[in-house]
Order: sequence, then C-alpha cells, then structure tokens
Amino acid sequence: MRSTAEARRVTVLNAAVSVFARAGFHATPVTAVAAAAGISEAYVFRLFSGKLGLFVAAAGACFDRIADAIEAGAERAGGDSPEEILDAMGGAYAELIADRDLLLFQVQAQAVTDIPEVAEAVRAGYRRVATFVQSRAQASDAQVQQFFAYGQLCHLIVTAGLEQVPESWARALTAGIRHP
Amino acid sequence: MRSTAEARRVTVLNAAVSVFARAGFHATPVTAVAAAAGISEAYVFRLFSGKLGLFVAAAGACFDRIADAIEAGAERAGGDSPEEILDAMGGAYAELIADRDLLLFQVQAQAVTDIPEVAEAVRAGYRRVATFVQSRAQASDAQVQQFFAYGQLCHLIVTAGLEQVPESWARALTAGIRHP
DNA sequence: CATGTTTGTAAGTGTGCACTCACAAACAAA
DNA sequence: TTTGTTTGTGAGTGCACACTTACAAACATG
Repeated sequence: MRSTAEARRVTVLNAAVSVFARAGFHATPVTAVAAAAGISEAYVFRLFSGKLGLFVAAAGACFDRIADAIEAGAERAGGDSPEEILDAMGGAYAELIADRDLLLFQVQAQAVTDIPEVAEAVRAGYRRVATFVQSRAQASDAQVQQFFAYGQLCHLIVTAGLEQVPESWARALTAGIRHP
Repeated sequence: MRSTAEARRVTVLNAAVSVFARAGFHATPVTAVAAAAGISEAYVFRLFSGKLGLFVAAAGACFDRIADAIEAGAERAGGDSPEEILDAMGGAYAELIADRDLLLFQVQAQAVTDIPEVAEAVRAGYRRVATFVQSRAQASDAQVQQFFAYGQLCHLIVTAGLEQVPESWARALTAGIRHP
C-alpha cells in the first residue's frame, strides 16, 4: 500500500487530461492513461467506473482548472471595468492553455457530446465558467458572448496549427491572439 | 453493374459526412458508412484507400459544400460594403448548417487533427473558405477574424446543446445566433 | 501474532472492427 | 459466343482493447 486511493485518483485524472487530449476518447486506450499515471490498467478500472466514468471525471478536473485560473486572473485585473476584468481573465486563460492539454481536452470532449454524460459534463463546465465571467466582470451579454467566441477561435487555431501558416488568411485569424 | 464507381463515390461521401458527424472518426465503423450508402463494406474499401482516405475525402466534400454555400450567399448580398457581404455570407452559412451534419463533421475533423492527413485537410478547407471571405468581402483582418470566431462559437452552442438551456449564461452565448 | 482491509497486479476473456480475398454477376467488344 | 473489364459481395482473419477475476502484498488493529 503505497498511496491512498484518493491521491491516486488525482494522479490518474491529471494523466487522463493529458492523454485524452492528444487522440480523444475513442482512440486512447485506458492502458495509455494507466501507463502515464504509473499504475496498472486494472487499478484504473477499480478507481473509476469504466472508461466513460474516467473521461467524465477528467472533464470535471479540466474545467476546474480553467475556472480556477480565470478566477485568479480576475483578481489581478488592473481596474474594475468589465473590459479590464475580461482582459485579465483572457490573459490568465491564455497562460493556462499554453501547454495545450486543457484546450485540446475541451475539443475532444465537445467531439463526443453524442454521449449524454459527456454533454452534461461539458455543459456543467461552461456553466461554471460562464456564470463566473458574467457575474464577476459585470459584462454585457454581448461582451460575454465575444469572450467565448474568441476562446473557441483558439480551438481552431491550435487544432489546425494556424500559427505555423504564414499565409494572409491564417495571419488574419491568429492576429492578436495571446501566444497560443 | 448498376452504377459507375465515380457516382458511387459521391453517394458514399454524402453518407460519410452524415455518419462521421454523429460519433466521429474512431467511433464509427465503416460498416455504418457502407450501410448508409447502401453498399457493402468491402466495396467502400475498394472505392477509398482505407478508413482514413474515406474520412479525408469526406472532409473535402464537407468544405466544398460550405465554400459553395458562402459563395452563393455573397451573391445575394444587399450591397457592396464588407458588413453587408459578411452578413449575407453568415446567413448562408447559418442556413446550410441547419441540419447540423456539416457543422458536426467540422468538429469531428478538428478533433482528429493529430492525424497529419486530417490536419492538412482541415487547413485546406479553411484556407479555401477564409481566402474567399477575405477577398470577396474586402473585409479587414479583424472583421474576418470575428466572422470565424462566431462561426466557431456555433460549434460550442450545438455540441453542448445550449439552445435548450434556459439559464442566463447560455442565453448570453446564443444571443443573436441565427437559428442553430 | 492473527485477522481484516485497502492497495495493487498478472493474466485472462470476449467482442468489435479494419482490412483482405476469392468469387460472382453485369456490361463491353471481338 | 468468348474474352476481358468493371462493379459488387460473403465470408473470413487477425488484432486491439474494454472489462473481469483471482491472487498477492502492504498496512492497520486487536
């Protein structure tokens, strides 16, 4: 007995976010998650209720980290105006997704929303983030919508690798996006 | 001998876009595509070079249809200003993705961009659409960027089913989006 | 030390699916 | 009719992977 089950769960969830982010739910065997976490496949199945339960729990962990980062970013805002707070939140988010795992996991989760449990987890994640942005920044609906629209644009930029494309259309899409 | 191979390929590609759109590349067996197209699995493998070749070809067909719709929409613009042309393009796109297959296929394609051939197909698709939007509307980089940012926001709205969520945050994200 | 509980694994089992091959039927041209 | 080509399929093959089971070792408690 080396570690408690609860501590293992945390380790496994961190590994799961990273590993699922690359190839998605259906293409990643749980052996890959187990290997990344340094334990056996069988134990992962004991810690979580099936591959789907693991993925849904990883989605929860992913959105937890995003929400925490945005909340912390809001604290560092230069002023109290909606614009300044939204800008600080955007900056904190840009820093967070520099390693791409959290961003790619969101893309993977949105791709398997035909599974109801995943759809609910995605809704719950955005519910938490969006309600916080809305209430903390005191921003208008249009400002909140724009905040998330440009967040989703980052998904395209990263998945399609547009930072590496020097053509005019790609530069237009990536202009001003903070270091993805 | 009932049909030519080329005509079959078109039938299969239409079926492929619809079927892959639901569950994505890895979760849909090519038997499902074959069944939707009304032919045997073995013949699909003869018509396309493996499941990946089928998916990449379907991506091409998907972006072809999007580009055609946007080009046709631009022709129906009320005036010559960038704003009017972009609005007409947006309206044409909104109509096109009412059935959701083309939108969901894009989401699925972006989720498997870890496969280089898919990443290149996605880039090629957006290259075609974005260069057309940029040159036809004579819009600024910022306008083009905004056009695609709100297009990507539609991906979130549809995959998470936000039209069905009556809460304040969800109404903010879906406000003004044309009938998804 | 004895007994119980929790952590951990090795070694299966069954199934779904990508891909192949041998073969058949429709059509064309001689 | 014969020969060749294209369209089409049924019946496999082999492998990857989700999930289980039986078992072992670490720790706690009396």
